[in-house]
Amino acid sequence: MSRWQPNARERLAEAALELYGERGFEQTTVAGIAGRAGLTERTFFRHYTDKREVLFAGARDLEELFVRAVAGAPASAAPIDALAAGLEAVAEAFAGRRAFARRRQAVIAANAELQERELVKLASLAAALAGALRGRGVGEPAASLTAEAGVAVFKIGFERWIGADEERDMAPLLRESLAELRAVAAGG
Amino acid sequence: MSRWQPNARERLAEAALELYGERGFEQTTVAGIAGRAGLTERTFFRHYTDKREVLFAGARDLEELFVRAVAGAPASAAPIDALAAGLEAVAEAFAGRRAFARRRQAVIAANAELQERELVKLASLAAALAGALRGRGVGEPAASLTAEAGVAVFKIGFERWIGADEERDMAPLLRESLAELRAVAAGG
DNA sequence: GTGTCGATGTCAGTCACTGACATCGACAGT
DNA sequence: ACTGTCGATGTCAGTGACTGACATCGACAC
Repeated sequence: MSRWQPNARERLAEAALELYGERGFEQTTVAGIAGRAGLTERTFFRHYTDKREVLFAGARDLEELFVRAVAGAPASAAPIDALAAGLEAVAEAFAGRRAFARRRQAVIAANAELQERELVKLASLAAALAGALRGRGVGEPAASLTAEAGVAVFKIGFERWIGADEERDMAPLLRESLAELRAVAAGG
Repeated sequence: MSRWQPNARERLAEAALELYGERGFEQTTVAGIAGRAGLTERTFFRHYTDKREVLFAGARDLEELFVRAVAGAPASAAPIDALAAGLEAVAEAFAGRRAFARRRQAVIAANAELQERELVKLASLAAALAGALRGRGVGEPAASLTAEAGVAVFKIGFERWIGADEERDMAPLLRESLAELRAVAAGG
């Protein structure tokens, strides 16, 4: 039998989300998070580089998934269609996680430092998408513009999904947002 | 005669820029900045909310200037032309400050935390510009898209200005960047 | 001459984050 | 079974960003 309870990392993330939600981000101490997870403060910092990052660990997975789907789209697909493929993959990954996403987004919305970190993650996502598009042979500035647009579509679709009825899936919301972008770009 | 030397705020900003440049942002302590300015750490935090903000105090002025110029453009001007008026005002405000801007940008480029803060300031600028455009009667999402585009143009033009010969003025560089954006948007 | 005010100083405290070193089950090799 | 390594965690002692409470003392108004 193991010396430690398993899933320390996940326990820390859950404890952090709970406490940030109950008391707010600033009123929560890292020692408090670690305590609730049955660990010490030092161990928290072995799993997460700082107090904010515990909410953004999933961003790396999302980025990889999104990028892989864009890169793996048929070679014949136009940039915007490769982007659409990425958005489909993202929607799939969020299936069944709306309650969690809502809790997390409410916490972020309540604190400026967390919003700051979210901007960084979105910028990182845009850069990664632009790289994937360039890897498909898309030139600049089209790659970067498409990537930025993709992030914008994701943001808007995500917000709508968070606010939607329990029944709405994310995929159609992302498709609608992408369609709106196309309309605007076409001079709507 | 006054009890204190004047311009405490400016002395702190200059001392911070010097030290961030000499030793790097992380290797610099707030006590060190305050000491070089002939003040105490506590006084630093009365003038700037945190160690990063001392480099971004000018961002508020820039935002106000930009917004005022956009809002004050002729009512007949199209959104993109109001934006162009704002860019002209910005270029004027930077005249003669390239050496300072270079020093500052080099410091920011060397540290991730400072880049994070810069993203926040640019997001704030975009939001303010979108508000100014809506005040001109521009609807959504055109206002937000125009504002985001304006920030992008500013960023690119600013980078080119930083890297340009001493003789290049900022205004023509911003005009060129805006022209490129128009070309891309037109389907170039 | 007196009183208020504002910018600064002083001091004590909290907490995010780090480095160095100790602990002890798991597991591999023998 | 015996032993040595390893990896996740704990322990402890810092450093430094940031805050609250209170003191100081020129300037300025009355």
